[in-house]
Amino acid sequence: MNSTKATGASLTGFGAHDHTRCRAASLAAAEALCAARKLQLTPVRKRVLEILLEAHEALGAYDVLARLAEEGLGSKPPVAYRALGFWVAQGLVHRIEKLNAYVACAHPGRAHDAAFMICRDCGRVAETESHGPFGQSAGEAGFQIETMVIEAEGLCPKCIPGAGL
Amino acid sequence: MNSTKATGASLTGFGAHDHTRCRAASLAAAEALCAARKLQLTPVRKRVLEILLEAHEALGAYDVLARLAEEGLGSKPPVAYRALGFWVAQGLVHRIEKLNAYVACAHPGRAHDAAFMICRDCGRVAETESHGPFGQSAGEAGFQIETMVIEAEGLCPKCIPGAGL
DNA sequence: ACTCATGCTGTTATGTTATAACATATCGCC
DNA sequence: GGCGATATGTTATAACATAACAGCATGAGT
Repeated sequence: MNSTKATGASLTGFGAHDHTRCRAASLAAAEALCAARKLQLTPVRKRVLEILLEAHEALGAYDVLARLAEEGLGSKPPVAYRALGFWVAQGLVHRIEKLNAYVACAHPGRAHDAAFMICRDCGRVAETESHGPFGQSAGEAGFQIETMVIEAEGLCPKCIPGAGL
Repeated sequence: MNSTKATGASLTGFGAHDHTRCRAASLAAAEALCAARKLQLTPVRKRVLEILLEAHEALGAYDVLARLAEEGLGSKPPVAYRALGFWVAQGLVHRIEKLNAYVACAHPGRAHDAAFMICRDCGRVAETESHGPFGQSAGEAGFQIETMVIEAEGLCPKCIPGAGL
């Protein structure tokens, strides 16, 4: 992936929505969460979350790092990976395995397993909450699930040929 | 990941089973499939599938490549990636996104989306067929799914503390 | 104030995974 | 033989990720 090309990812579905509001809500959730868990909301961490919220799409770690570097907040891979890992651990950022990329969570504040729809044409990513029956069959097999990855790749409404594009 | 360390992955569940039989069945399925689709079952392709069947676990592309190299069948990454890509395209090998690894399909011959349970302790991987309701909600959102990734990470029966290990 | 432990950041170096691009070989077909 | 199609061989590099250690800030305990 060329790091000058971002991987697009509208959240909460492929429709339009109010970025300003969801960004503020996520930041507020992050602050509340850090206070509650006695975690440090450091400049690098805060800025990484903001970058993902502003981009409003899935970004690779090196994309995030490039933006940090522009602002003098760190230029070496571990800086970005550490901050991303912090948010992933807190559940406010999700990693998209198929894209090796990261997105701010669209449902901050609620514990959930996320599921993603990834458009192979425009690259945008939509998050939904997951309610799969998978846990049931895994439970029958005696497997104790800790985390789930659910990602669908295909065509989003705008990119289906003949759609109202 | 150190390429001398293989990622374990028993298929068709975490129980024991007859490797010899499932290996022969998979190879037969591969031959039938290639004949039906007029695809070439070349030495490299055949050997790559055999390597995955013999390993009977998830292997990284460079693990597969190392085994090919031992046998003089190719030593450069594209050789392994091309053969793996071929089988993934045919549905006889699945890629485990969380592990950046590849496993021979446990249900060759049937079209299916696979789901995996990955043990974070012993590294073994079990495949089940997927019947999620995810397609439904995606369909409601107007998203046309082409491929699904469903991976659960956690503890397999043998690795759950207090299990009959 | 001193010292220590902890947690975060800065940096070097390297490890791991993956692909673009082009050269060469093989095979069936006309 | 010449051609197109398919596959492999090879070089080089891109893209993603982490180990390991140094330095610094903060806060607790004395």
